[in-house]
Amino acid sequence: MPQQPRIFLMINKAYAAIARAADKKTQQVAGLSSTQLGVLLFLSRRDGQTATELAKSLSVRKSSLSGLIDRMEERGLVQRKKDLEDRRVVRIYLQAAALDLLQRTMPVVRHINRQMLAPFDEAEVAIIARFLRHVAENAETLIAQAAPPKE
Amino acid sequence: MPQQPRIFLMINKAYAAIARAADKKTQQVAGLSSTQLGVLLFLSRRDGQTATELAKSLSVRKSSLSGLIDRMEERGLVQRKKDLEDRRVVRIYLQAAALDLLQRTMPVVRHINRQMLAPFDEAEVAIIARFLRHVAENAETLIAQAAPPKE
DNA sequence: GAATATTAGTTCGTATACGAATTAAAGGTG
DNA sequence: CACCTTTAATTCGTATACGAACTAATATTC
Repeated sequence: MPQQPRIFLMINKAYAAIARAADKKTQQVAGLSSTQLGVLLFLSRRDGQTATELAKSLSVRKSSLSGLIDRMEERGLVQRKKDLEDRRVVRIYLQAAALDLLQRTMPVVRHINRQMLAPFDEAEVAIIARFLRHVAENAETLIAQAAPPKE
Repeated sequence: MPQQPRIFLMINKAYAAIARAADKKTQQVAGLSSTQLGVLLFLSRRDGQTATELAKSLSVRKSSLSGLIDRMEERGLVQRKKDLEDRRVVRIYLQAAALDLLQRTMPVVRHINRQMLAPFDEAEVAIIARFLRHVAENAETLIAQAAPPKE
């Protein structure tokens, strides 16, 4: 991929930088991985989400979420409860310990999100957002269909 | 992170989508993870890079690269050789089996990179690239310094 | 309403990833 | 040239991540 912008690589680099820095920060501030903080943030918007919903929000497979919730449950951050109406469904609820962490970390999260876009004006942010959505929504199709173009 | 664009989340979603789709594709086409393909692509531009150089290119820590190269060496895709001038340094070289895979996968990689940016014109691509570079270069500083803004 | 299919979650084996600690080899510095 | 620091890579323990296989419960279909 020599000549054109190697966009995959650029996304990878940006993601790696942000994920590592965020993990270090959440580890220091709250003793959490950034994914664990993500769980708390999503639950703070709507408590008692199902595993399927949470996995989708976090862009993670359900099989990955299982262990994540296990560890968070051990630490008393969240709690699983069986849904009463559909007994297959497990709902996940915030615990007291998590509320404290959320109080402490949410301002940091907001600040970082703001700073990340600080050098860009409104029109530019719109383009960036459109690009990220395009990739998120179409990556699967684009890549699955890809075959050596000519020949 | 409710009101403003939750940029971290959007990058995360885009990255997850692209990484998963790419991994599936490289698995099918070449039996490789996308990171392993990355190793081959970087070596194809310059063979015999050191572990430190490769890790940096791939946005991965050296400790992560070790196992990666172990597995690729077992499969005969690459080979480690000690540098003669500085005996601490290990250089990594492509093997014959890798050349074949590269032939097969490089057109696919190019095609995907092109498609990912297809809906955007030149000016827009420039903004997107600037944003990704900004994040990659400044994530660490921005996040490390972040503290609850007021209060 | 019994047989079949679908859906929700978990478990399992493996591949990544990290940081911290370790080893080995260079590079200063006095 | 002995000591201290720096650099390159690996190893170790742990946390994620995945897909595939599994279990349990609900839906569908005939």
